[in-house]
Amino acid sequence: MGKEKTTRAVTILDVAAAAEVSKSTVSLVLKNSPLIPAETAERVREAARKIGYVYNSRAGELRGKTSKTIGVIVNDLTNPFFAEILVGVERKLVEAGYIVLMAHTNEDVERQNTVLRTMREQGAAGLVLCPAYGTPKTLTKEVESWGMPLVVMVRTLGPGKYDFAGADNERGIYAATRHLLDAGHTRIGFLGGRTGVVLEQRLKGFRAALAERDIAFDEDLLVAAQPTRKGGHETMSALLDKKPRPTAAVCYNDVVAFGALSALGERGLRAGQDFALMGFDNVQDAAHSNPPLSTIDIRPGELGEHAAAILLDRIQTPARARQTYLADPQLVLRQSG
Amino acid sequence: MGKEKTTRAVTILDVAAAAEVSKSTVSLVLKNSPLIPAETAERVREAARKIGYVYNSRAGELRGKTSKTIGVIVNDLTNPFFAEILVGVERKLVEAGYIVLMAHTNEDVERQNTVLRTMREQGAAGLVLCPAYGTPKTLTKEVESWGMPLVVMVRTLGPGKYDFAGADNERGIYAATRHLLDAGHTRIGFLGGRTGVVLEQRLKGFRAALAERDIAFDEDLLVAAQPTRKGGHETMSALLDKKPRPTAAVCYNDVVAFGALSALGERGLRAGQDFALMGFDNVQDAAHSNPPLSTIDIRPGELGEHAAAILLDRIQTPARARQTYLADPQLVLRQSG
DNA sequence: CTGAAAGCGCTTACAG
DNA sequence: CTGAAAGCGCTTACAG
Repeated sequence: MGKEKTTRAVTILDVAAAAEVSKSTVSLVLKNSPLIPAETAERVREAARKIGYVYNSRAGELRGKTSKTIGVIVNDLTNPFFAEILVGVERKLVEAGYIVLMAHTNEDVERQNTVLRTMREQGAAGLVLCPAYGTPKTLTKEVESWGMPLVVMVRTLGPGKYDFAGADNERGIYAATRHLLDAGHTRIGFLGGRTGVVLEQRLKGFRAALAERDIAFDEDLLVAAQPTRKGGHETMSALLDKKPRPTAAVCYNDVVAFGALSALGERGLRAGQDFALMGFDNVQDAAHSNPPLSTIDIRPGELGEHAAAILLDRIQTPARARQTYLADPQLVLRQSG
Repeated sequence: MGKEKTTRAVTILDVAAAAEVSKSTVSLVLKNSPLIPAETAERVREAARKIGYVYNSRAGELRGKTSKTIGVIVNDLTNPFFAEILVGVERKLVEAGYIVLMAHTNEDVERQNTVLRTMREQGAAGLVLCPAYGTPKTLTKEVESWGMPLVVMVRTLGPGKYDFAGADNERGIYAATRHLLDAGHTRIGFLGGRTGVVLEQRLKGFRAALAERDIAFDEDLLVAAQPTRKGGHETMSALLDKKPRPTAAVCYNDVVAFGALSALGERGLRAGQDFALMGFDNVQDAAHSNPPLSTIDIRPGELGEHAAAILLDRIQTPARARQTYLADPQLVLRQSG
């Protein structure tokens, strides 16, 4: 109904007038305060409905110095791993009554700084950040100095004290490599990844498994590339040209593995019979790739939920001890290796 | 520096005192008003920096009745198509100085209503919505009655007057089908999709292409399922059991096609040689699937950017005529068909 | 070019 | 149980 002029908004004052109470009473009703008798509350609610009142959270939050928005910053939504994480974070946050201010950095530190500032100005109640490559380790301290709760996701940011949610990368890749080793492979490639702590951790697991079996680590079988399908394709193509040809590979992540599957197919090879391939992450797609991918399950969605839960905890209890969630990597065997 | 008590925030009043000007001057400087001489402005900025001032957009926006946040609501980030769209929307919006309030509905209309309300209360300047299945057609009118600019994405919401960004589904699938027909296929399946306008439009294109070649539409070759990899796997498996066995299929979208590729591989069949398969969307993954997918390119990222651009237009010029962006579908041939 | 004043829409003690 | 009052941090005419 009502062709309203854009000028004047309907406020609690109008509701108060309509319900014949004071505006404080209206405010109390809106917060379901037990101070207000049910009858009065109902009358107020009815009046609000009738005149088309909508709560203005900005005003409320400004006055109350609270905030129901949380910034979440991711770097590569094009990788289903991060998309699944984001979904997990968002779900948990919305359940808790928050709303997410989301930004995509595309691995650009500049852009990350921009959105970080914007979110601060917007008065976000906290931040969930998967730092872009090249983020200075000092960022956690800086955000802390803002008085803003922060949980870092997936990529650690040095040894400082901050909340973190990620995966046990070393142990995960160790398990994947170990699986390949147990199957009798000895010339095993490592595909994809170019930089960052996560790569270091995964490589460490790779080397550890090899060392345990007294297999020399062959630099030549470590082929670096962007952690994308394209990178996976390139690295697998390169790997297949090595002599003698490796018989297996562990990939930096699932997306790299998908690209590798493509390169294999291109040469008429099929993972699982002609070559053994392991991914990492267990994104949903892994169950239906061609062939289905054997991988390390770190449950990305859950990871996101944990990150959100940690942040929520910190917001409620600022003094609480630092929390860390490390997804326990599980080997899931499908057909690729 | 400065161990600040959480209690009192640094405001423009403090900046004003530090720079020895009035608070209006500070406000003007912050907006880069030409009214303020460069020297004064510099002094103010310096003071702000020194005392660690950070702008409070909520206060500013409340007072100025403006907003720099835009709600974007998507339904399935697990599908790279939507992830790529979101990235496009976000990029465009951030470039324009906005920040995105993001929500994931997971095709749940209830949840969509919740976030819609929250975004309204948060005072979003506008909305980009990819409606969940089952969204009432009246939603566009309702949002309009809120005075909130809205652009609907991907799935139309009836014939009403609203801004829209999507793709020419009918023409796209027509082209895909046509391609298969030209290659000599006559028993062609249609895989995946269960409900919604997009499916209707795509099916229409499918039938049109068939009709043009006087090929009877065979209900039996239309196999419905969720538009997911899993759905693709199921439907392709089912299709391969039909007698006589179809030789080609067009999929509801790429994700379905990926699942179909998996099912094909499972039976020792390879798309492109043993079976011709067409996707739809051309998500990035399509270039490196196994084998690379022939598909219809509707440039998801661009679609998102257009949606954002339309919204920005509408915000600037509320009275402007309704705009529609329909991605022009391009056939891209890779190896699957 | 700069200052004093009013006000955005709400919340929160504080009286009564 | 309800009302009057102050104030969150900013912006915007309006004087001067």
